[in-house]
Amino acid sequence: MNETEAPTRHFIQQLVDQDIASGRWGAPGDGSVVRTRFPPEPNGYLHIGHAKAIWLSFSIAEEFGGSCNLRFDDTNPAAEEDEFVRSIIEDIRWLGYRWDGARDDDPMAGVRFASDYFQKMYDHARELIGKGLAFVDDQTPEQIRATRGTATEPGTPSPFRDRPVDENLELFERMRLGEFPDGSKVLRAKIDMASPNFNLRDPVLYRVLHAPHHRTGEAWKIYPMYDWAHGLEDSYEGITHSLCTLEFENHRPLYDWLLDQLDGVHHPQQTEFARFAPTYVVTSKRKLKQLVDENHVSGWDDPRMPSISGLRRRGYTPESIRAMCAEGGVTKFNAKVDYVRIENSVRDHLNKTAQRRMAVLDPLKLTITNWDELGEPGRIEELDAINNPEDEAGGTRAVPFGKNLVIERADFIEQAPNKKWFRLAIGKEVRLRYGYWVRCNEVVKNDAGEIVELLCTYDPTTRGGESPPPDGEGKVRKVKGTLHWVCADDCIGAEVRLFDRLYTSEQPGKATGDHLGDLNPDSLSVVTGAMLERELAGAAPGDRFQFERVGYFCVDPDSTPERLVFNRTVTLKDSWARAADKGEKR
RNA sequence: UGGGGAUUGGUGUAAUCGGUAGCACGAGGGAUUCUGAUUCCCUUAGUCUGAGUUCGAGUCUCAGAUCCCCAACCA
Repeated sequence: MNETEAPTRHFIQQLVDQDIASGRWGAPGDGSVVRTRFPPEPNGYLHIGHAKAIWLSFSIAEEFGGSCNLRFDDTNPAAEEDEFVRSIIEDIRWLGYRWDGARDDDPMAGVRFASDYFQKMYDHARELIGKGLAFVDDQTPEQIRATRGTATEPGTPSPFRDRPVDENLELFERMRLGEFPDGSKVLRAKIDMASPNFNLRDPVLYRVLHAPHHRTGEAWKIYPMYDWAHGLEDSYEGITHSLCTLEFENHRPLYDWLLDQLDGVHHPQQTEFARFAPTYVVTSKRKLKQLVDENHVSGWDDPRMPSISGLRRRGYTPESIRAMCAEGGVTKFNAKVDYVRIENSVRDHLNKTAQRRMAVLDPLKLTITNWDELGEPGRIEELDAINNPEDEAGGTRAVPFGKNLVIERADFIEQAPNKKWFRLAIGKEVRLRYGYWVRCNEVVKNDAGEIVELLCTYDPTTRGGESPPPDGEGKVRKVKGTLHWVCADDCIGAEVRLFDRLYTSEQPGKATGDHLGDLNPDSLSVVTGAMLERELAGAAPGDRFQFERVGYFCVDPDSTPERLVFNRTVTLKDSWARAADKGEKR
């Protein structure tokens, strides 16, 4: 393999390539026949683990010029709700995907539901019964479980296995009409009680369930099981490539068997791929729900949640999530994804797109003592700042500069520990970004001995942050450090929410069995006294910025025009902090 | 201890006919820089194990190890 060759294609692309070339689904070479689907169950919110499945099915369809359906697999009314339907639709659209039939004026346009096919599925079940391949079983759930056998022993056939076809048909109809209580009867396929694959040991196809359904209401008293429903849904929709995660591998023989028994039905190809497991995150619906229900987070869209809505609120971009999915590759290996990778993907995108602003999260007063001597006393100057050095079209803005400023408390130390300290200290000079160079001469402390104010002088020849003119010997003075700052007399206040990872361990609960035990008690800290440059005043929820030298931030929906609230999406990389950490250990 | 899947640097992924183990992220170092950011350069480290076939094995054969999934009327 050398560099001039095309990038390699993952195994699913290769499989579709072959199908298109051979004309398996249509005329050879016609990629438009490719039809995929994303089939969520509406029983929870989408999370980052789903993003890969969404990305895969939509991108395969897009690449070949085919289409991808959004279909809700709503076959279990006990768990499913419309709220989840709405949120899933919103999340997929936000990620930037449009399913077959989608329209921008109606979020429900083109959306499909398994429940739309209940009648067809019922009719096909009758066909199966008619062929002697399914029967009504009167056994209790316990009896069915007890007779399924073990890994090494075959199961024993149900005493009702050889019920006559007519009787099966009649009982199935009566099940449908609600004549039997929950759990009293099921429809089972008649396959092989000795199969080493449990899924083939006369699997249950329908159960009696007297529960109202979010779409069909009271119409049905029986509901199809996943294995019966899913293949039919794929078949009815003309799906060619049914992509799912690895845990369904054992189900493929049943998927194929069921479709093979029916006359004249389309038979899609199921192919399994590995999901990915980000570190420091849980992606089980049960655990995520627990976090919400037990108030460990503020809700499904808490910015610390790995839900799509949480990531959105945190400030992640759809582009960065898609890029991360693509970079991970598609394999059958259950891989973990280092959380720094997720952070890097959003840094990458935001670095190119986010406008820069200055914000001081932990303000320390900095007073310029020679300000009034060297010009109009109390004046505020307007200085130009570049909005985005990565994007010339971003333009510039004016930032006010005056006698009374604030800088980040962490950017000052009385005595510089060594020559690697680029920031401010007594006797040292730094550049205030886009402002002036200042030298600290003195600190003011309160009774408790805490530093409350820095007394500095500025060099008027460094306006805009430029280097001063050379001295008499032609030498130019230099500074190592550039600090962000805000003009205390012309700024706005804000609340800033800083997030750290929700868990302290890579695989929460792995060691203890309880993910809650690994919760990070410091995953949220709220800064109420941040001071921001006034340009941020009009920021609206969802707006993203880089606060220079601090990180990327996104306006939270809790924000009001009077009181801005920012979420920290991710910090900037900080090699100084890392070096300092190492220094401490020495 | 039945069946199904998997295993390549720290992490992820490529090598498609048996022919130089490549790329990305991370980590370490350096250059540039009005963000200790970005960008750029260099370095680092790998074929699960053991046999076998072969001039030659990540790739083929055999044996073994480890990990994941499966005995819901969930999906």
